[in-house]
Amino acid sequence: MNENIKPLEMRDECQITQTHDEKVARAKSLLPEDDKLFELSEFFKLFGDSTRIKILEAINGSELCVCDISEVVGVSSSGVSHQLRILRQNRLVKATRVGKETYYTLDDDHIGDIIRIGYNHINERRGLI
Amino acid sequence: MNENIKPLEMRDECQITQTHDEKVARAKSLLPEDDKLFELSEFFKLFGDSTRIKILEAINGSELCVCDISEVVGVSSSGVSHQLRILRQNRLVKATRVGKETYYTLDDDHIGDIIRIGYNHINERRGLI
DNA sequence: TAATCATGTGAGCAGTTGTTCACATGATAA
DNA sequence: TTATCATGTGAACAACTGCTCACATGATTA
Repeated sequence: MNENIKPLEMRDECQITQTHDEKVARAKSLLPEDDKLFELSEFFKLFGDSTRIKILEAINGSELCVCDISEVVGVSSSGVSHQLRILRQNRLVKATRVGKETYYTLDDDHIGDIIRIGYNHINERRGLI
Repeated sequence: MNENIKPLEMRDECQITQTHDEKVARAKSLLPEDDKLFELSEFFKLFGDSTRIKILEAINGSELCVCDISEVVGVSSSGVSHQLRILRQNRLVKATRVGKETYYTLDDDHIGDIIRIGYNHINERRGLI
């Protein structure tokens, strides 16, 4: 796969004053910029809360208003509204206002795909254990 | 796509005492169990921290020891070790001890895939704005 | 043996996050 | 207009999280 990885026996020591310089330099050069990595972690963080995942699952396929979502996920309307604002600002959901109510759906199909990939992974992982 | 979604004009009101009962009931029945959703959010949470993402990117392809990773990501060896423990316990990375040092790599290819999908999404999203 | 070094770990702390409460806003109906 | 209702928002608080510090552990070398 990667010809730069030496066999374990050939490796030099990791002195504090003299780390594995070339490997570190190469890893550093391959690492994306900090703000890119930050943006990426912020994106995954959106899926890293069970209430938000519930909301996304709840509106995956069916279009629900805030108080419906509130009832489905078991969090106050206010709490749901706070989370929906976060999801809206990050374009994971989109809103349609109809009179007093606002209906929410997933913004695009990729969101459902990402959740599905996560499911596949934890299911495969369960199989391995 | 989904024939159960009525046109916006035909929707009934969302009274506090009388929510959109069938829609709510259907959404509830389609929702995975709570512990499943919790497990899924915990999985995504692992990618929801910029230090952990940096670590995963750093060892994606090259095998690095703790102090190397520490230098690449700019966090103390202790802090890196704490994060590596979390990643190890969740089988995102695997460790190989050689003498005093421990070399870390991604546990399997899916991990790199998931990060790549995240990248693709934020790049596409950027294109849309 | 003792000394050194890489890694692991518990404690403590600062910063963040998710929730509820109270109230504001905007829309419909009487 | 006023009343009611769904939603949105700021404040406050508790819980969580990631970091560093100090020290422990395990391995190598003198």
